[in-house]
Amino acid sequence: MATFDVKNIGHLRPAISRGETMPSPCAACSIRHLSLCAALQENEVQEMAAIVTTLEVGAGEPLIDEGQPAVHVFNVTSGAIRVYKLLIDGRRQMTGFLFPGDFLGLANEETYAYSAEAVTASTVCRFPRRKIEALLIKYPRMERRLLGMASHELAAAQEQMLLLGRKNAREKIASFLLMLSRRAEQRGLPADPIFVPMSRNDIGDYLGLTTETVSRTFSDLKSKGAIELLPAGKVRLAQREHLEEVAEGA
Amino acid sequence: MATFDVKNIGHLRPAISRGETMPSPCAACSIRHLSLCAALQENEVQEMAAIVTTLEVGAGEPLIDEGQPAVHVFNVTSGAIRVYKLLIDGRRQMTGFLFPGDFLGLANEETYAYSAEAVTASTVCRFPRRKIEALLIKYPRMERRLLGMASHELAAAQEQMLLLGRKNAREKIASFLLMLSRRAEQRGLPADPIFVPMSRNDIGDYLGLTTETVSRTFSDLKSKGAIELLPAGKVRLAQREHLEEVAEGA
DNA sequence: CGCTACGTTGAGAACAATCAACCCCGGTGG
DNA sequence: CCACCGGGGTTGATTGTTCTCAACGTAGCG
Repeated sequence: MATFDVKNIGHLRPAISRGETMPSPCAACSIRHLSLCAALQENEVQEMAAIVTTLEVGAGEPLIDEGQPAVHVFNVTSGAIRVYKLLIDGRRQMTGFLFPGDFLGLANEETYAYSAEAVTASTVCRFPRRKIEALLIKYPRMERRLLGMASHELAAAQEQMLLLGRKNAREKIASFLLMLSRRAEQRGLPADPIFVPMSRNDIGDYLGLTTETVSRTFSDLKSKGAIELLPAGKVRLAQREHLEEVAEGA
Repeated sequence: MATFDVKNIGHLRPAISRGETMPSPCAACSIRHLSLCAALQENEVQEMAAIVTTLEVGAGEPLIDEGQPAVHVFNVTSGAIRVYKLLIDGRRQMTGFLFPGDFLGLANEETYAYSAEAVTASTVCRFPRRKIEALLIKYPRMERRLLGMASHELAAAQEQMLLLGRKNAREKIASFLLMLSRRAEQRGLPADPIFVPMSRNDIGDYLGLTTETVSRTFSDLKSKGAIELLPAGKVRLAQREHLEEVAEGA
C-alpha cells in the first residue's frame, strides 16, 4: 500500500510534461486524425501542445471520479478506459468504453457526472478545461469538431438505450462484439480476431447483465460456432453475418 | 381515411409560414429562453425567423422517420414529442420525450438515426438544416449553445442508460415521474400534480418495460400511498421524498 | 506454493414477460 | 338513440429469461 500518495492523484504519472522544453507530443500523435485535434492546423496544434500533459494510467486506476470538480478534459491515446455511473447501493452501469482518439470529460456542470478508470494500462492527454474552453472560443473549427463528436456520441448513446431496453442477452453480446470489431477497424486494427480487454463483469455492467449471464452467453455462442474464444482475451467472429442478424434482432 | 394526403407529409400543417410577410413568430416566442434561440440577439432572431416554418402536428402523427434524409431540424414550441428507435421485428425503444424548448434533428449523418412522432397535438419550429448550419458558422455563440445542449443531452442519456441497465421496475417508474416533474418545473409549470400525456405503452417503451408492468407498478405505488392517479392523466406525487429515495436505489 | 481474481457451470429463485380476460370510454354507424 | 367497436388501462395466471447463490477450475502473482 502506497504511503504518501495523495488519494486518487498519486497514481497518475506524467509521462511527458508540459510542451515547452520537451518536443511536442502532439506533433507525432498517431491518433490525431481520430481525435479532437483532427480539426487543428499546425500552429493550432502548437497551442494544444503548450497546455497538454501526457499521463500514464495503470490498469484499474481511476481517472475521473463522479462528483469531483471538472477541471480537466482528456483524450485517450493508448489503452482502454471504462466510463460508468453508480447507484448508491453499488450497482454500476458502464456508459462506455473509450479507445485511442476518444474524448472524455465534456461537462456542462462544474462537476463530473460519471467516473472513469483504466481497463488496461493507458495513456491520455490531459488539458485544463478552462484553457480548452478558451481555445474553443478562439478556434470555432475546433468547437465544430467537438459538436460533431458530441452528436456522434449521442447517436451511440441512443443505440445503447435500444440495446439496454429491448435486446435480450444474446443480442446484447452479439452487438457488443460487433461494436468492438468496428471500432478496432476504425483504428486500423484487424476487424476479426478482436481483442476484448475487459472482464466479464465489466461487459455485464456495460450490457445490463450479470457476469454469469455474460459467461453463459459467450459459451452458448461458442457452442453454436458463432464465435471462437482464443487465448489472451482474443475472440474470433466465426460467423459475422449471423452475429449481425442476431444483433439487429432478426 | 384521408384520400389525397402525401404519405407522412400531408398531415404537417404550416400554422404560420415564412417570416417575411407575417409578424415574426420568434419575436413573441415564449420558450426562447429554453431553446437554442436563447443564445441569440435581436438581429440574429430576425435571421432565424427568416428561415423558420411553424408547423402543427396532430396527436400520433410522425415528424421524423429514421433513415430519411436529415433535411430539417426542429424546435418544439408546444405539446410533447416522442423520439424512438425500432428493431426490425418491431420492438421499440423510446430515447426521449421532448417538450417545449427541446431541440430535435441534430444529425451527423445524412439521414436521421431515429423517428419522432407527436404524443399530443404539438407545434414545432422547423429549420432547413443547411441554413442552420450556415448560421452556426456565422454565429459561434449559437454553436456554443448547441454544444451545451448536446452535452446536457449526453448526460441525460447516460442517466437513462443507468436506469435501463440497472434499475428495477419500481425504481424506473419513480425516476420517470420525478423527471417529468423536474422538467415541468423548468418550464414554469406546477411540479406536483404533473401531467402525464403519454400512454402506458409509451412509458413502457421508454423504460424498457411492458404496458402491463407499467400499469402494475403505478397501481402498486398508488396502493402504497406514494402517488395518486388523478383524472385526465394527472399524477400527484404524494410522497416525493420517498419517490426520490426509490429512484436513487436507496 | 498458496492466495486472489476471474471465468465457468449448475440449481433454484425471482422479477418481469406473456397470455388472457375484463372494464371503461369515446366514436361511429345502424 | 343505442348498439357496436376499438383503444387504452387494469388485473390475474402462468411462463420464462435472467439473477442469485454456490461450487469449482484456472491463471497470475507475491
